[in-house]
Amino acid sequence: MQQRILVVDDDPTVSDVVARYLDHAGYAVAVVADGRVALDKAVADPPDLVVLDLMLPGLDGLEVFKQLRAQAPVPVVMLTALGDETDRLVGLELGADDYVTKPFSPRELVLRVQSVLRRSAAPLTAIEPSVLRDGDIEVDVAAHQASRAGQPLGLTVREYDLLVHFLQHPRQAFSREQLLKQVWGWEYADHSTVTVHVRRLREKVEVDPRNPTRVVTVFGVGYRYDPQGAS
Amino acid sequence: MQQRILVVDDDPTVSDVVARYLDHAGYAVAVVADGRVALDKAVADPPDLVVLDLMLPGLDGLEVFKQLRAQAPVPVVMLTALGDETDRLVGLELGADDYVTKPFSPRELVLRVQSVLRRSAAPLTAIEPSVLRDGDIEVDVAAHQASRAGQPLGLTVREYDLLVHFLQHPRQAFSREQLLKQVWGWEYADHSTVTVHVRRLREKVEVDPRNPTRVVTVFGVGYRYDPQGAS
DNA sequence: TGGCGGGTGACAGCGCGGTGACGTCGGCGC
DNA sequence: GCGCCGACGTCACCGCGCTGTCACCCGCCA
Repeated sequence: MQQRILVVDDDPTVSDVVARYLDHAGYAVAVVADGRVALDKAVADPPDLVVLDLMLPGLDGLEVFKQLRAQAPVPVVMLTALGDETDRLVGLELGADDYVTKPFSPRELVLRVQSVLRRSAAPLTAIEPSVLRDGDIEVDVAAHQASRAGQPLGLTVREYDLLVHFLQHPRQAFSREQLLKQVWGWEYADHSTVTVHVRRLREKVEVDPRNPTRVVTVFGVGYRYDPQGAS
Repeated sequence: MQQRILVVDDDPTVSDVVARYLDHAGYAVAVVADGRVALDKAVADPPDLVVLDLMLPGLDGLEVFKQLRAQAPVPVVMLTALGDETDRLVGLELGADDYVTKPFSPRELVLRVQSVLRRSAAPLTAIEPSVLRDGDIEVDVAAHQASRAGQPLGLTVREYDLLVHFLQHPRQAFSREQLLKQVWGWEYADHSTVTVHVRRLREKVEVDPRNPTRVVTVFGVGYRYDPQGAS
């Protein structure tokens, strides 16, 4: 689907070039010379992005920007004069997504517009399918953090590794030897090490640590993870 | 390292002045009067930037530009006659990085050259947005400045690089090795280097440096940036 | 009820990260 | 050229949390 861009600039020699480049880049472009008209238009039918020249006749560009943001969370790329540091800073402070200083190359403007749109399209999760989940428990592998109902459980490294191993092999019973080998990477060691760490993991993961429902004991064998969620 | 600029202009009174100013600005300057020679030279040994007069005898300036771009992705600043709108637009259309209209002040040309080189020096800024934001913290990549609530934090180069890397990869845990490789560009080095710089960054970025909420420690692993802003 | 395997609480060692400080280097002004 | 100063990398030290181990207790199963 074609994305729509509103260009607000009173100088035709600028807006013409900008419009042509953005059009050539595959966007649907509308050009407005007046701040008030821009506001009406943007509120009535919000575009995907606004390119806003801060040097406007009549209504101040910053004022337009403020009112624009007050009405709709549309991304804004500002056009500012080279030396006008204060305008730029105020604009950034108010939450502009990017700016281009005049004189600018139209190519650069297009690149900035593209990158802002790309970024606002994917707000948070950039490239993270790396989340293990069971019920209200989540493990973000990239962040190396486990949480329940959004609240971080303060897991240590060993506890974290254990939990990840369990989540990756649900409903499978492991002996202590297997866990030592697969989680610790050890060949031979005291079995109680596993016991204790399982206990500590339960303290943080189980609703009632005395009656575990997730990390359950298989008597005479070892441990098994029973998923709770309807995953 | 000195950057090299190729000036293509057939008018000695222009090219002399341009060459002198660019030389004075610290660039290694070569001057060529003929379009074909310029092409050969640029292809054989690509400079860091080309200043190209569109008014050339023999081979048309735009033609030179097209062939230049076809052979190498070298940045180009165009010199155009004042009234010649079409040439300028076509040049921009083809992807010139900036232009200066004659008559021009040599100082302005130098500024344009510098800004274009600065832009192309950091390829990331061309793609990534020039403004990174998290809560009240803003990083203006183009200006190479980080600030909180409009107040510049006096970050050093390393601290700045670290912060930018964190902002570009939020909620992702990095080991010290990874940070050394990705921020410092080193293969092997003392881990404490990272530790100390993280501390110094915290001193300037965190509200309470003793209890970091942004740059958090992942015990036994490394560090992670947790965004604060509800933006 | 006895035996055994697992759970529990506690503890000491230590590895990890935080902290303050120092030497060096490069830039800048004098 | 000299001296000052800030940035940077390194180091020693310290405190703390993680960890492995053990003794003891509990509960499950014959």
